[in-house]
Amino acid sequence: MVASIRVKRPLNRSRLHEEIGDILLRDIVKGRIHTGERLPAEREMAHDLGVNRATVRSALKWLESLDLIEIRHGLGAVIKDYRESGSPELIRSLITMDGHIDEDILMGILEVRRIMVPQMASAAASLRTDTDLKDLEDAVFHSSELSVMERDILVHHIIAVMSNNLLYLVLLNFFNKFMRDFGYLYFEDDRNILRSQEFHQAIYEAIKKKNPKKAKKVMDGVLEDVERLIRETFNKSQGQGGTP
Amino acid sequence: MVASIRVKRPLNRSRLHEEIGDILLRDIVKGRIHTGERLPAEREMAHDLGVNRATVRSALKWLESLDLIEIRHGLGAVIKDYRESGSPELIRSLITMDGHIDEDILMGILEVRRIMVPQMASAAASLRTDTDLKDLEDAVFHSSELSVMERDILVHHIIAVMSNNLLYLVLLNFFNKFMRDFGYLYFEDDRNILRSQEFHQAIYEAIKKKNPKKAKKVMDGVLEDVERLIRETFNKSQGQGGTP
DNA sequence: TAGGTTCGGTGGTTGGACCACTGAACCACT
DNA sequence: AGTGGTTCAGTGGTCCAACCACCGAACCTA
Repeated sequence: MVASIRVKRPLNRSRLHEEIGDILLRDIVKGRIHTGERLPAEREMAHDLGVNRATVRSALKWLESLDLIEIRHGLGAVIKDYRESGSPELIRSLITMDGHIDEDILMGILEVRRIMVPQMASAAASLRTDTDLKDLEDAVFHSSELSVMERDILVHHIIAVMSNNLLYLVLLNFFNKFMRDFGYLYFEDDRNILRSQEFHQAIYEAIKKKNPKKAKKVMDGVLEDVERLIRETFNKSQGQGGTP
Repeated sequence: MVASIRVKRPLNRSRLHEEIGDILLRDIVKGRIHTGERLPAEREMAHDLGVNRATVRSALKWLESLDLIEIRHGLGAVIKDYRESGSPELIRSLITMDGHIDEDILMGILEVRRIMVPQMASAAASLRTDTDLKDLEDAVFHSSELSVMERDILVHHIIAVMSNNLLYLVLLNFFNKFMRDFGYLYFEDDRNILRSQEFHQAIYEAIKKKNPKKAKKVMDGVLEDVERLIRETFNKSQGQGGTP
């Protein structure tokens, strides 16, 4: 029995500033407020929304961190075009904005991951030290206390460290957030848990042998697998309960 | 007339919460505060630093947006390991943290860009519409009011839109921030301005012909060029005034 | 006309207060 | 001893009211 693709809603009650931030984010992304326009003054918004100015400021700060608005002392907050300046983190808000997982965005993420992570593994195989390798060995063979997903995240993390490239590391952190949000789509199938363990051992061998081409190939193979299986999951759920 | 009791500190150009945020960021990244430790309470920090609690909160919110700390109601703010959770945006703070451009980080960025952007161009060449192409044509041939660097950013932006992948778009935005910060390293040489214009026309032709392989090759070529030239720039400056 | 000044509106900061949440210590009951 | 509920001190979240710092435009003044 396959349930429809659902969004796991954390039961945390939203903070007030988060609710307001979400409202404003929607208004901006949906185009209800246009690029270049100015937001009302903080005092005005606070009054209209019936909340304190500090709460509004908190929400605005969040939007600013997503590069959706620019706050300037003495001037106000102006809307920026999220397509031209939106930050990677913005995608995390967009992917479930309409109450379900946006398939286009998720597949787009997997597409970029498919390009980037094998290259990272290749660099890791070239640059890894013996200390790095020991860490990877522990993660692959002696981390039974971890769930398979957490072990997978750890393995990737160690590979990112091996690559000696800080950008790979933070981009992987970015991907891992999605993994924790939507990884159940993959790991709820026991066969994939087995696949994952086989992959860990294969990538370990390739990196141990300092074989970049092999490491890249192994990584690419598993990501191709994931991409295909996630796509199938979507197709299945569409066939069952999709809307016309 | 009685002056206010408050003792004013010397005023700095940057915002107070930004200064405090920078201090805390340094303490975290440099390991002066260890992962897992708790930050002092907001009230305590505000008292110790001689600022208002709202100012401290603003700084903490920023650190939270970089995923350096986790703020929890009733508990406090705990330090996270930035290597395990730090966001891409964090790199922008790290790259110039020690008063100069960190060459390793910059080269790491160029390395990832070299992988990702040609693939983006390939997808763009496959998926572009005629409307997209018109936009690109305008950017390449009829945007004399823009600086070469801004035109280059615009060209890349249009290609990202063509790729129909939101993640490419926001990652490109991320790269563009560095371009605006450090692009002068490339564009201050007039020969590179010429190179850039030739590149724009070449990528336009490849995309017009819907030739993914060609688009990828053209993009890879120019990025290889940039990587090499930036590396030379660093080597030169090292040979001239570097420390032994 | 050019340059300085004033002024209203905006975000930034302040101080103080209360509400909501957390974990631990405590207590009563089994 | 173990279980479950209560209290309590400490923390972040929100509120209020006021003032400071900054910006652009409108207004002088030479």
